[in-house]
Amino acid sequence: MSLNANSRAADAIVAELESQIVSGKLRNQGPLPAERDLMEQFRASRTVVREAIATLSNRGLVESKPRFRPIVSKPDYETVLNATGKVVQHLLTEPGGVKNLYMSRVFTERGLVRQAAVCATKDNISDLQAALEANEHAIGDSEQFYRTDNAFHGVLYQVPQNPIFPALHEGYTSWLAPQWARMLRSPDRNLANYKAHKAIFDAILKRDPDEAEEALNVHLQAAWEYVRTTFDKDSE
Amino acid sequence: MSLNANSRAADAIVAELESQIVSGKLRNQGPLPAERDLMEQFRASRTVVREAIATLSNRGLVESKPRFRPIVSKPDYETVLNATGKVVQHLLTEPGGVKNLYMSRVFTERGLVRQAAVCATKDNISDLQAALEANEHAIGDSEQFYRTDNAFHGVLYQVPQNPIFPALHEGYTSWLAPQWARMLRSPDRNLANYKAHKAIFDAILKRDPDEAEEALNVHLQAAWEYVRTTFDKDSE
DNA sequence: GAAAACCTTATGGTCTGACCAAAAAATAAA
DNA sequence: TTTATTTTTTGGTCAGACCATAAGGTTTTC
Repeated sequence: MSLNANSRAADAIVAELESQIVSGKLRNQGPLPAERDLMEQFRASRTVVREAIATLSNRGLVESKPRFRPIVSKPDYETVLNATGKVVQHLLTEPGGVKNLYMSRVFTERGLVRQAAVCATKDNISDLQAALEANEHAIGDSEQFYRTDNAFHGVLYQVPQNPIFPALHEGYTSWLAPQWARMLRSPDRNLANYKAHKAIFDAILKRDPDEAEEALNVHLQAAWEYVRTTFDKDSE
Repeated sequence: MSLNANSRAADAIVAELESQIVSGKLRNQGPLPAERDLMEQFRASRTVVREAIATLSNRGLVESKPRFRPIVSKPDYETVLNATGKVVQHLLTEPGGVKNLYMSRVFTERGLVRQAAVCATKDNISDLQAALEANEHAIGDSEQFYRTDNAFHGVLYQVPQNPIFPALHEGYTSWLAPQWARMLRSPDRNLANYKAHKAIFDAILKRDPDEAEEALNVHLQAAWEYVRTTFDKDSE
């Protein structure tokens, strides 16, 4: 590529490959061309080709495991959240980081349950009910309970019928998972959580947004208090 | 670095520099060491050093302009949102992308005005009032109105006292700015928007979350309809 | 003839050393 | 002290090489 450019040569390659990915010219889930082919195609050195690929990888437009041909992955909402994961980790280690993230989740879910109470569809309701039942059956098995707990909350993120929300749920789940893992689990806690879920569900059934919000608030705030007091860390 | 590793050599350098950045050993806003120094320090080739730097740059932990020494920037919530910007662009070009993002903003602000109505501090209120007045004075100047409009909404994001929200506001602003720019502006529209802001403010003053939410909902939904009908695109 | 072991090639990861142009630093001139 | 001018540093790019492994093809084995 040109020597006296004011920008990086890799940028052009990134742009072109980006467009080929979104346009589908590069098949989704298919392999990226070999580096040496890209060299020829873009008349650039391997250095810049590799730099371009690295950028695409960091942007989440290709998934590249070392020594394997990168796989193109058309961007979706999950990709975005995923790509941010690494940086988010740093924020969580800073004082108050976990709390901030958790509180933003509480904020989000408060809105979700309100919306669910107001305009959940029949499907939403039945999904919620199914999740709740699975949750109940798993009270004795903490591992399973965690999954069903998560699934229950996940249904809430489906209510707006906006793909951003399920992706956001993915994000919260993966980002906060380490904290969750630190938390002691017991059938007692599981039962309490199940009851909280049921209270939320009932309020949604009654189409009462205020009660639903309050139930969720109690549920998640209690969970936070539990984490906070159990591990006196990241609390303020 | 070793040849027979299962992971990239750059990863180690990235990790080390990352830690030096968050620990402050590398001064924030200060320059990164020269590539050739890093080569020596990590006993690696320039190739991998540069790859590491590129990764840090994409992660948002250093800001690098071509031909200039990269500047370390300690990660904050804004950094995270910033780093995602590039990928978000793609999502916005997809059908329904803008709508999804906009609706998530509406969702967020619905929650924010409720929270403001319930527990806004004196400072929040006065900030809101100041923003509202600036907004009123700018009705005749669409350019200025846009800024004050944005500032008004920005105050809402301060209410939770959670740094995630102001960063999110930054994100919405920059991501949706192109759409906003396409929208026709007129004193008429400005006046209508100002009145909507005032209605929201009044409802918050009255500590009436339902009315505040409704006012905001009307405000933003109307804005969306205006965009949608003006430019028949991205509408579904 | 299908499965397993083997060999060959293609490809990603890394290194060395080089050149250019712009930035930074140092030096000379005003 | 300020402004030009020269020198050094440094980032961007390139070319060519080597290694180890993944992928694909070949031969052997049962």
